[in-house]
Amino acid sequence: MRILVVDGNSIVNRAFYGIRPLTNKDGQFTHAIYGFLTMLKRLEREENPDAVAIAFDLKAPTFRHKAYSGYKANRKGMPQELASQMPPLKELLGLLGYRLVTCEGYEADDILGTFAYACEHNEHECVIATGDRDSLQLVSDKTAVHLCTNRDDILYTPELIMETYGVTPKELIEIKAIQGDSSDNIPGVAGIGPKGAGDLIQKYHSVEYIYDHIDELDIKDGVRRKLLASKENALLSRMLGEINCSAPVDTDVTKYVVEPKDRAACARYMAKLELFSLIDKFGLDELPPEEMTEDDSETLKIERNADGKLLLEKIKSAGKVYLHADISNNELKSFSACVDGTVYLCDDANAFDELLTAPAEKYTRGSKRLFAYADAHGFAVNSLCFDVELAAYLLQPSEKDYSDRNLCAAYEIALPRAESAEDEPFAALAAYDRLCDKLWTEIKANEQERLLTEIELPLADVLARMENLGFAVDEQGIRDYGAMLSSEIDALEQEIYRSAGCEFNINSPKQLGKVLFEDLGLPAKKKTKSGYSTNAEVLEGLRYEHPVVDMVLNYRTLTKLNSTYCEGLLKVIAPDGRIHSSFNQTETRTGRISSTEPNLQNIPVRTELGREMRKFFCAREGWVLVDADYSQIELRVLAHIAQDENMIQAFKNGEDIHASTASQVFNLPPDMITPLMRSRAKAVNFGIVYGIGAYSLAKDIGVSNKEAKQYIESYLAHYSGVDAYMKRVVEQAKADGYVETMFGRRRYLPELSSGKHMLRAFGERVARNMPIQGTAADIIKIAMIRVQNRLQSEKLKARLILQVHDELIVEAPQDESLRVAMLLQEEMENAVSLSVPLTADAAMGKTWYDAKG
DNA sequence: ATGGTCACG
DNA sequence: ACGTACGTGACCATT
Repeated sequence: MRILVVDGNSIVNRAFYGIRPLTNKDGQFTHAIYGFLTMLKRLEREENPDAVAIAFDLKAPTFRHKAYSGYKANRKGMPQELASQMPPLKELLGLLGYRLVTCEGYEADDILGTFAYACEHNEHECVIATGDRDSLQLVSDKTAVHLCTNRDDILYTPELIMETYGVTPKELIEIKAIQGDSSDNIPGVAGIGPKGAGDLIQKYHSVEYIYDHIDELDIKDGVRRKLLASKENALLSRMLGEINCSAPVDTDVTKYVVEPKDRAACARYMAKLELFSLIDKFGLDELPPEEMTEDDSETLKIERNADGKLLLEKIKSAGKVYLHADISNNELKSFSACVDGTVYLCDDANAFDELLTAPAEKYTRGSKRLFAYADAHGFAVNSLCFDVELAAYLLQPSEKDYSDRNLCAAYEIALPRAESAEDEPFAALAAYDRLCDKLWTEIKANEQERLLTEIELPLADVLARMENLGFAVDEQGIRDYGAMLSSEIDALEQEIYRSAGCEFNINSPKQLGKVLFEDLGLPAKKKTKSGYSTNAEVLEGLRYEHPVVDMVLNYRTLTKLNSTYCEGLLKVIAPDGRIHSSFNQTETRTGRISSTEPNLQNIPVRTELGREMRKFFCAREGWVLVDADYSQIELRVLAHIAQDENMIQAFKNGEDIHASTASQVFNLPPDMITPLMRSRAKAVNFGIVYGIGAYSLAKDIGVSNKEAKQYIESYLAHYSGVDAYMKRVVEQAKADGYVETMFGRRRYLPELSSGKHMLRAFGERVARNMPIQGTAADIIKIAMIRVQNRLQSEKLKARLILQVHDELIVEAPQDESLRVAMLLQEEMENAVSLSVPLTADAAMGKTWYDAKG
């Protein structure tokens, strides 16, 4: 038989430090659990064992502690964030049918050794999975060590050990005895490191032999002196470094065959931890539905082929309905409605339309699709009062999956038992009363009611209409532009091959890196995980080193424009000649919306060549585009939130904020500010909004670290309100576990309690940035709703077609254009009232290129 | 599926 | 000693 013996502590440590923190809604950290189980699954797949044993340390002091009091004194205790994951991990492993092995007085290492030793003598095969090289000494003909590293795993056999270290596995103990290991407090021989130790053992094979023959050995006097000086330590180290292979544990391999005990309980436990992807990974989602639910759960009451008219009456008299609609391409396939605890299935589109119009309160998910459907069919939805997806997003914006299944699991809503597999998809709707109630209770507790009902829900309608309408494009224009790019790209490609002296795939960072940094010998400055970095910043620095560099930069620019924008956009032009992007309302952690298929929020603008693209985004015949964008919305929000007197005054006076900042930072009168100073001050302003670090600021504007630091200090000294706010918001975030916007939009920051400095620092930057970016996002959402309402109430034909974070685009008939421009500016500026004026600048034109200021 | 790169605010 | 500003999405190469 083949047994996999897992070094539980080592693997869980790797998982903990290798994966960014995750928590469930209770604040329970789960990333180590997730990482451990994912690795375990992968190990099983790769090693295909017949049995699995998982070894853990016990907390109690070990035998070796007593033997040498300093041993492992360097090892800090587990951080709280990891320790708290151990009990649930062990519990879950137990539920999954794994046998855990611990042993009083012995460490996990010793247990691994004991299994390895037992397998030697029982003709079993043993694979040890660990992240720790200490165990390599256990490798033998019967025992392999599967070393889990951050990169690729390595399976060590005796041959590979010999190849890598030039010694036998057992001799690794001898090497370690000489070189020592500070993390294990194994002293070794002072002054001799891995290289020296390796050489000695390759030659003489053991510490004992070396000391027994120390005078006869052919070694340098210095080495001999060091060996003699540390003799005691070396002999002690030899003892400490050898893994004990006689722990009193049950090594009967047959008793470690994995037998899942209670699959439903496993799935429930994973759901409680909100580790839903594990349910799939462990194949627990194929459970028959009754296993997933409690035995005492109710039976799903369901009526198929319900009569539309009767159902409608029922809903009207109930005044309330839980609704799922299956809509694609703005056509109804069917809908299900839960009234008074019974789910009705119906495909009567007329009844559905009437239902959407009726005053009965509708609780649903995916409101945007409903609004889009109604818009496409020329009527308005009434009384759509709750959307579980939007509510769940407000409660947990970092979540990736707001499916009913996940939400019910996360909020501990038991689904009624479906009597047939066909009924199963409708069980969640029957539980919607409880789910909606739970979500609404939390929304209220968070004081997010208005955010949901006055912002997100009406916004879904606005977004739906924007999607339906789309953005007209000049298809032929894009084709011609693309053809022009293609021919330039072809020419450039040939030139690059000629200049580089070989043909290769320029799009492959790997191949490009080889050509630039190996074949041409250019100096490689930065590395990525998988090789040389070849990004624009690096290439910019090499422009004068070789003519090919500039060509590659050009090639990148042109191919980006051609593939992403020309080819990409041509693929998504609808038959109506317009591009219908999707606007996702539950994607970003800050409250912004995102745009996909295609992303219309990143159409080039910064370079002239790219900006040309915008000439192909146009208004229909006889109409124009009216474009308005907020001026410095994030800094204005910052001035308001921080209540910084200086900054508020600057905005009130209508000053050029970057110039004013320069004046403050450089302590000069405004008329002494040069463009360079202004641009540096601008970078500082950006940096402040992003959470700032001197290093990055220095890199961004090309000054020394020290100078950048001075800028920041000077900035915070002059804008003391901002300084105080930045300190306050991080404090508050640490106390609450989340930050929030002016309108109560939240983002949880489990990173703030991470033991890893990097992650904590990231959490702090996010704490400083999210309230600013998020409040700006809230504001423009409000503006969108107001614009939409105004356009409708004033019976204008003009319609919103796009939002780009601080910019709104309206398509308007020529004769409405002036009025619309005024209206747009007005609604954007008056969306909220801050301590500083909000200003928006409107412009118009036939194309997006012309309409943007 | 992941990482590198680059487009936007 | 390490890595380095916030938020996105698409494309390409590679695994």
